[in-house]
Amino acid sequence: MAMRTDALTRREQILKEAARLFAERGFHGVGVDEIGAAVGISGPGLYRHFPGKDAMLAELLVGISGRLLTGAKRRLAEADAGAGPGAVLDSFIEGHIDFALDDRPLITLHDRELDRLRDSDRKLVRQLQRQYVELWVEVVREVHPGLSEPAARSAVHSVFGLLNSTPHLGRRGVLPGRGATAELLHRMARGAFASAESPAAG
Amino acid sequence: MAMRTDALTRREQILKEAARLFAERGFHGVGVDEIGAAVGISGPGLYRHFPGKDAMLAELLVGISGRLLTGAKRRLAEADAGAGPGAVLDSFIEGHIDFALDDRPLITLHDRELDRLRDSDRKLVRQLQRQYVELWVEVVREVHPGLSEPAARSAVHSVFGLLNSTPHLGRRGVLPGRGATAELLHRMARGAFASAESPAAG
DNA sequence: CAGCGACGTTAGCGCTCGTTAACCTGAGGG
DNA sequence: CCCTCAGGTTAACGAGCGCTAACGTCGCTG
Repeated sequence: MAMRTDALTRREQILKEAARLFAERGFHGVGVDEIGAAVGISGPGLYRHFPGKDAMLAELLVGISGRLLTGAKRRLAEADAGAGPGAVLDSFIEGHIDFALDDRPLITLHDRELDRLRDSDRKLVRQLQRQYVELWVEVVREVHPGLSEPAARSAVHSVFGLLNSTPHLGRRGVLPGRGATAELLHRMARGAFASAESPAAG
Repeated sequence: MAMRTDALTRREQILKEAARLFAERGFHGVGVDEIGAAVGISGPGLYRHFPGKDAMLAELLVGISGRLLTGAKRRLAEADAGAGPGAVLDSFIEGHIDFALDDRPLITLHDRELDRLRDSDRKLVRQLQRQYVELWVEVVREVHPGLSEPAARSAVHSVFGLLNSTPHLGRRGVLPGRGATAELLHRMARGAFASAESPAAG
């Protein structure tokens, strides 16, 4: 029960490395021996911490979806008092960008390996994702009342695609600094929503 | 050498089904027996048409990248005569959307299974992709001179993420018709580029 | 110090997978 | 009429996989 804040537990180490490896080579492309080697133990030692390889992926994906949803709920509650819907949307975008930039492997897994889960886990993840999307759709429609509900939903998914594109950027450190990238993505997301509403602008 | 235009050759059947299966369950998640079953033959019969499972993926990915690049070159040449850069960019966007909407499995594979290729094939695909991106970057910078070269490159990748989000939309036929979806995506892409250039607008 | 539980290890099982080998069949051509 | 060859078939092999079994080794605690 002591010591935290500096070192990761074994479980956390394993999850982190598993996320990286799954993102790099796909769930089926990584063996348990590799995951073990990545944390300094070898192979079956993982089974002291997880009931199986599937469980690692499940915990990762549920954790991702949960954190996204929880963060959005918090941001909504925080800004609900005084700020307008535009500020809430900005906060949502900022949170999603932070996640995409700081946890690239997880973002990659998020929409790539969902189908490898057991039915129950997959349903849970889908449900969390749906709630997350729903929060976005509501806020987007407040900011852009001209958008129909299906159009807003499509727009939200598309903006997720835009924001989640960060893994494709930094093969080598080509991107011009984290802050600038975040700002660029934020502007593009707002512009995409605005142009979704009306064919005008330019 | 006779009959075409109505039926696909065996090879084409195999590639089509393999693309679908790879997109659904990942390269490592699909067995050769399944691919064979999908075209009515079983398992090792595939080896009369391809030297191995890897070769199918390679041909798919090289084909995708090549078609995207060829299409962009053609559109650039066609519009080069009279039209301005804005029209070329619209043409690029339209072509990419057509591809994303009509060949969803291929778009999914395009940025998901690249790492499963042999080094030589992967280099070829990367080279084709790079040329495609380069065409976009040039045109985008003509339309939006305020964008630096790295910013334009990031913006292009992000817009690809936006346009390639279509596989996430139509789990069930939720999207409101192909034409409307294409228009929505087109507007959002243009708006994203515009907002990438300047923090203004709204 | 005995006992125990947390956390590793190695050996190996059973299964799946990609691939090869050997064989079969039907259509086309000299 | 036979030969060839494209395009299949089934059987089987070898490798790699996830996972289990059996065992070892610490550090803590009564």
